[in-house]
Amino acid sequence: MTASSAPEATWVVVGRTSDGIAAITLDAAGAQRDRVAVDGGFAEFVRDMERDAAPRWVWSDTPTWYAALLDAGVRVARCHDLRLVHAILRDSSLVSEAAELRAAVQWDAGAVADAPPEAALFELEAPDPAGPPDLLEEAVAEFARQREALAQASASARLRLLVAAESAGALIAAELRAAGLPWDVAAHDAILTTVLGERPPGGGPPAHVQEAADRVRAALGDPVLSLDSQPKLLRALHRAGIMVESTSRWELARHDHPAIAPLVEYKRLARLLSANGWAWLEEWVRDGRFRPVYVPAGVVTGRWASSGGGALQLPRQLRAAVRADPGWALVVADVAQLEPRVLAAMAHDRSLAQAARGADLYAGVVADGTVGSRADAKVAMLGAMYGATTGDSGRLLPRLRRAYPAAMALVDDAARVGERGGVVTTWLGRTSPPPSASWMRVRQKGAAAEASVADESRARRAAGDRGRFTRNFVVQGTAAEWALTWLADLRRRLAELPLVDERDAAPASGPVFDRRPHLAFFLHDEIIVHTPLSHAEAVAQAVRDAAAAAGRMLFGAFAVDFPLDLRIDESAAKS
DNA sequence: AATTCGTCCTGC
DNA sequence: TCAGGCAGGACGAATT
Repeated sequence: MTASSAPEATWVVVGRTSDGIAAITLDAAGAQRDRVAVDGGFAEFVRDMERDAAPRWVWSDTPTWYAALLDAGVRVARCHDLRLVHAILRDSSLVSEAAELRAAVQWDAGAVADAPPEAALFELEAPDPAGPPDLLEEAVAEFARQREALAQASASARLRLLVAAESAGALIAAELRAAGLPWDVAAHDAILTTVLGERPPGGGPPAHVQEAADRVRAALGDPVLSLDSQPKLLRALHRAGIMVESTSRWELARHDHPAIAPLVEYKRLARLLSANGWAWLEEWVRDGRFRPVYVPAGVVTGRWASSGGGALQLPRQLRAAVRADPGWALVVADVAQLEPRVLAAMAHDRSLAQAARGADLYAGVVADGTVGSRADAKVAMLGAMYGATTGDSGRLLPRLRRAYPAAMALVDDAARVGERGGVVTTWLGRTSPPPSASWMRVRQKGAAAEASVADESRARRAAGDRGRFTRNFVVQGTAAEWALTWLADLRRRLAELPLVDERDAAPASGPVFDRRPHLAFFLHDEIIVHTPLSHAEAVAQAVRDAAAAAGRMLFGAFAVDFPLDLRIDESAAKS
């Protein structure tokens, strides 16, 4: 790499060749400027390029390329993830001229988790066991197809924002895994012991679990009943005269019997033990860090999924185990009522935006006279976004339609399109998948002249289901775009904060993260930043600024508040 | 014996 | 949990 070519290195495509890894440098227009073999270490190459030219790295799949860089202590500012972007452009209704891109089915490979290598053994039956192509020439060709599709797209500014945010999210997901969430094992253990009781030395259930089980068995008059088998438990309940159809908590709660309370208690304890008990702690927390695998766009709406450790379902009960390192703090922030705020913005609904002024949108819905209580406001708004038709929520919808006609028209239209078999698109251009072949068959059968009552009912049911899906897709998907933009902008701001002094730095999360604030957790509308104490206030401001910036980047001048619940948790212990 | 299915519960 | 969207994980039961 010559020094003179560096300033023109707007994009650097990396990939494998027959001789090893090589890189092709493109200028802003996409013209090829340079091609170099990466003779030495890939990490050193990237570190030098990043310092000299700060290009946007173009690669097949972020976990494949970035995990090793992070291990070597190298971060990059920007990338273009060909696999994730391919999936967006392939399906987006904003992209019309993309026959070549859609024909490049080798890029349709599913998500490749940055799991340990042995995970590949389980993918032998997948169409492309190696994941997306990592050959340099393939990457260059796909990148050209994607640039062309973007250039041709309508609303291409939005689509470009989505592409950039999606790729930034891929970097963040890899960094979140590398950094991990600070987890206090002793605090977790104390919670378990308090709630579940002491573990008997010889094995067996913890004390409180055993006690609850014994009380259930006594009340049901069956001293050897297995409470963990749903069919057996159901039969025992019936024998005791408790005529439930399931053993779920909400149904049990309707009956009055001495076995109910201890059974509900048993289920609560058994759940904690099996999902997040000592075995979980042993398996998922290493060196004081919980490191789940995040899967950007793992959900069809664009939300992230996770795999391993149940990162997206951490019970509130265990939040107390999330603790900053000594000398560090956690900045914890979530957006209040993200989805209805996003709906107000994308529909340009001035009344709903007015109700969204301030910290509590539901209070605003009460204040403007739409409904009488905060609880009604919440259930009505959720029903509007999820497609409720009956009950309290369904009954309140006409009032929402009168008060917020633009917002309700947006979700009602999305539902109608889905019911008819159409696709819907988020604010930035992510498009829902088309209906499945089986859905089409059910619908055709129901519409046929000789359709039975059952056929018609099944078709109606399928149409309604899909309408609720597309109704929710536009809101959930756009909310995910807002959150992704928030994350990406926050990451950029955090990178601009100065490193802390060596003397302040704790042995935190490895060489990349030990001296600066870094993201540690993300869950749909919540982020946690782990930061040296000295930077906590600056981080909190960066989190707020990024939220405001995300609103502007997506929705421009149409102002909707995105207020945060934000707190700074300092470490309890000081070393 | 291994894999898939169904139930239940956690999160947003 | 009266209803209505998107998920993952554990476990036992059913299936192959």
